[in-house]
Amino acid sequence: MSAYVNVVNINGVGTVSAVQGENYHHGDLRRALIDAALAALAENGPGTLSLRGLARAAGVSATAVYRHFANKEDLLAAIATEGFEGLSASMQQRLEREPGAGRLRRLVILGEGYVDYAIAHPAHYRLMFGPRMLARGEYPALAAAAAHSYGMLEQAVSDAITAGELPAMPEPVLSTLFWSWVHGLAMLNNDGLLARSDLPGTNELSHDFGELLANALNQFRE
Amino acid sequence: MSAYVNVVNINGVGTVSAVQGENYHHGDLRRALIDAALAALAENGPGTLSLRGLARAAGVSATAVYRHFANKEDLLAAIATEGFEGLSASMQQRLEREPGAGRLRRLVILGEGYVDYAIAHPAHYRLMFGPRMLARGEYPALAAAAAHSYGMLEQAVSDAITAGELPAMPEPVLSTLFWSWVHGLAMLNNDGLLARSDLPGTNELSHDFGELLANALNQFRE
DNA sequence: CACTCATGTTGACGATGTCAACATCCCGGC
DNA sequence: GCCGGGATGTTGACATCGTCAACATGAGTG
Repeated sequence: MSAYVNVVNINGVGTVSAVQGENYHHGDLRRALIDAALAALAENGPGTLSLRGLARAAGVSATAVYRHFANKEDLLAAIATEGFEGLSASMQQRLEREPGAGRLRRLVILGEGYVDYAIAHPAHYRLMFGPRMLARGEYPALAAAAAHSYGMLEQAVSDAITAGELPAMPEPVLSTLFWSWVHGLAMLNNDGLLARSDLPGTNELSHDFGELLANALNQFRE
Repeated sequence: MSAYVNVVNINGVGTVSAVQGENYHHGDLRRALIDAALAALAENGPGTLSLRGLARAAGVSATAVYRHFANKEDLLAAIATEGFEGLSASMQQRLEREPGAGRLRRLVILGEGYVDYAIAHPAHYRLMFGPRMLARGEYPALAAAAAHSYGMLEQAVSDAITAGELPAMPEPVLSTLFWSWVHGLAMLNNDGLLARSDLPGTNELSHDFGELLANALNQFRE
């Protein structure tokens, strides 16, 4: 439903003045609402995020929201979608910082990029794996974004298996193992459960775990 | 919509009669509210669980809840506490089914018991790791119950390290690695992300992963 | 220039978490 | 045995929330 064209708006506000209708009534409410939501998520956890509050932040009446989103869950889905895009970007970015990496090493790097994103945007990440946010086919864009993130992992695992750097097990199984680990680490961190004096920072844990796991599996392979 | 059969209230009401003053007006409202909440969690996810709804289910007025819980979060904390107790019990039970298990094997069994519980009580489990349910020192009973569950893991890891069946790494690090994996697997399953035709059931995954991980780490050890 | 459709507003409804004031009734001390 | 106090439960109210229906406005097209 609806086009969902407007993706961006980096506009320098005044600078682009007369260009493409920038002022209907509000400008770009949809974007403003999502931004307000992201800001709110960054400060407080989710749960403390109300449609009316977002409308207020955008300087607009409560029901204006419904011109852009069917309901609250719809808004949340849009935000979660952006979250997965950010997650993919974080992994990609990390990969590009180390171009010559081997198959297995690339997998580890992906894991680090994954955890990086999750701990940099805790509330956002939590929302992405919220109530039943995914799995629900209700939001194709969400599903696609999530599938893309996961696909990066799968690809890396698959490559590593082919290269003989992982045990010859079914790719989905190894991917799930890997995902579980990285997801669990991110969640525990964001729940504050890893803030212990006898533990290194989560970034470092992510690195160490990756190495350990990869090496262990690699060794175990034959 | 409003069936809410009001599940239980085990006590034979009359039978325990004179025992510790347990009957003022309702009998044991606190217990009844928690039971109602558990029933509601089992059916619908959390989020759809209102104090007023619980009061209704218990056949009591909305504000009666506040005679037993300071607020909603307080109730949720009590429920989460019971969750951790159930989690510990599930792990313990599983251990006792295989008394002669070696150190490393015991760790794997713990993991299976953990995942068992999590997938048997999805909404409850999610609540246990909710907003900031733990980590908050606000609820000592919760913290204690959670610490006990985690302590079981730590003990098993520690034993396995001592027995030379795990790499000689700091126990907290290995425990966290293990916990991350098992927690992540549980979460992904409960989010419906593991319901794929190319994956075995989560129970089986849990078993396979445990074996794989344990063996890989064991092999890697020297 | 008029029409139309997207956008935004007002007002309302039912539900929720929570508070303050009031009612009830079990229990231990006289 | 009575009685007063404190634990328990109730009524009524408030602010907030998600959402709906009816209405207003204004941008861009014919």
